[in-house]
Amino acid sequence: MMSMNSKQAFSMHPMLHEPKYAPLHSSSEAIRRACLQAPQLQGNIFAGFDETLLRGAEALAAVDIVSQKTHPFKPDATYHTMSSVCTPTSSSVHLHHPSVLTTHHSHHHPHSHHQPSQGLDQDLLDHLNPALSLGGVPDIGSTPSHPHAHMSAMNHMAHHTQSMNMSHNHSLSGHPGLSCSESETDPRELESFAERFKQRRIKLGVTQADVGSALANLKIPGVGCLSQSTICRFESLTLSHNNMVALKPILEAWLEEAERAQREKMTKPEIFTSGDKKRKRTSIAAPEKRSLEAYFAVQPRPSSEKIAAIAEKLDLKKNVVRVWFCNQRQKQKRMKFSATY
DNA sequence: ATGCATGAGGC
DNA sequence: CCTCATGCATA
Repeated sequence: MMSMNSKQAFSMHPMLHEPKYAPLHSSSEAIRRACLQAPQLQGNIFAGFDETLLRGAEALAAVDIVSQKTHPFKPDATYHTMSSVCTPTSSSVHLHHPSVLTTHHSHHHPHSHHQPSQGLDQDLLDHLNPALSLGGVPDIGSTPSHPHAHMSAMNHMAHHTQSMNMSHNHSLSGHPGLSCSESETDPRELESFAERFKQRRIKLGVTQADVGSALANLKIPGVGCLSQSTICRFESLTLSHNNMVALKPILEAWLEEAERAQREKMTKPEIFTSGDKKRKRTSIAAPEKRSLEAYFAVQPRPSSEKIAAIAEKLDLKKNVVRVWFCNQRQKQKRMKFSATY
């Protein structure tokens, strides 16, 4: 019943996780993150200011557009334009559970920030209150009573990054001093691979969902299928750097296998031509979202108490707010605009 | 394509 | 309670 998940971490480097600002981090990701956010700033700001900043946050919330620009993660959709790629689960073949290929390297623990001023909430909360009137938060019945077990096989793909990549290596980075693993984790290489991957996938006439479920057929130890979401995110580079690095060899393996299979098909032309309860997604209304963004700009890691206060003011469930902040933080760490280069 | 959610694993 | 990798549901 319970998934005894063994989502182990197959870390590529012994310690690729960066304690954010700790002196330990030597990973590129750490650097990337460091660039993205100005951590200590938050603390200081918090400690010192009050009215001023609050007004600022409020203003941001009010303006909305501005706050959105704060972190331009996604250029925002152009969805339907590529319907071919987004085919709705054409292959409903969900072989098995979401296996994991976690790149979970033991990591850092970030919560060492302080959340000084509490008074600020009050102000912000009060000011943002009006947003509530629009209250679009109808059903937040997100009670996680959901049987969704992730079982993952343990495997150490960690080293694939090096070992199995040798075969089809791609040291295009021409960098003299760049070792294999380095070129492998090079954001530019990941980006170009993602692009090539997408093109070749489309050429094969396969959807993202197809790729996801087909991965299970590769029989790679510990690798099961993946969702359309994940494939999509890989192609659009909206995954964490580590996640990208971990998935690359797998998708690369699939791609080669798929192309090989197709070639085979070509060669022999004649032969047979042949192959509960639903989770409800909570929707946070625009006004509330703007308020949340304003808070986030000031304090990305609100304490439990603050979350509760915010939740109350916005008339949202506390858990919804908490998860929102978690997701927001994750967004900040994604690849796309992370300038490691 | 992306928003909100789950769950393992780490402190 | 957080981070991370992922996924379902949905625009």
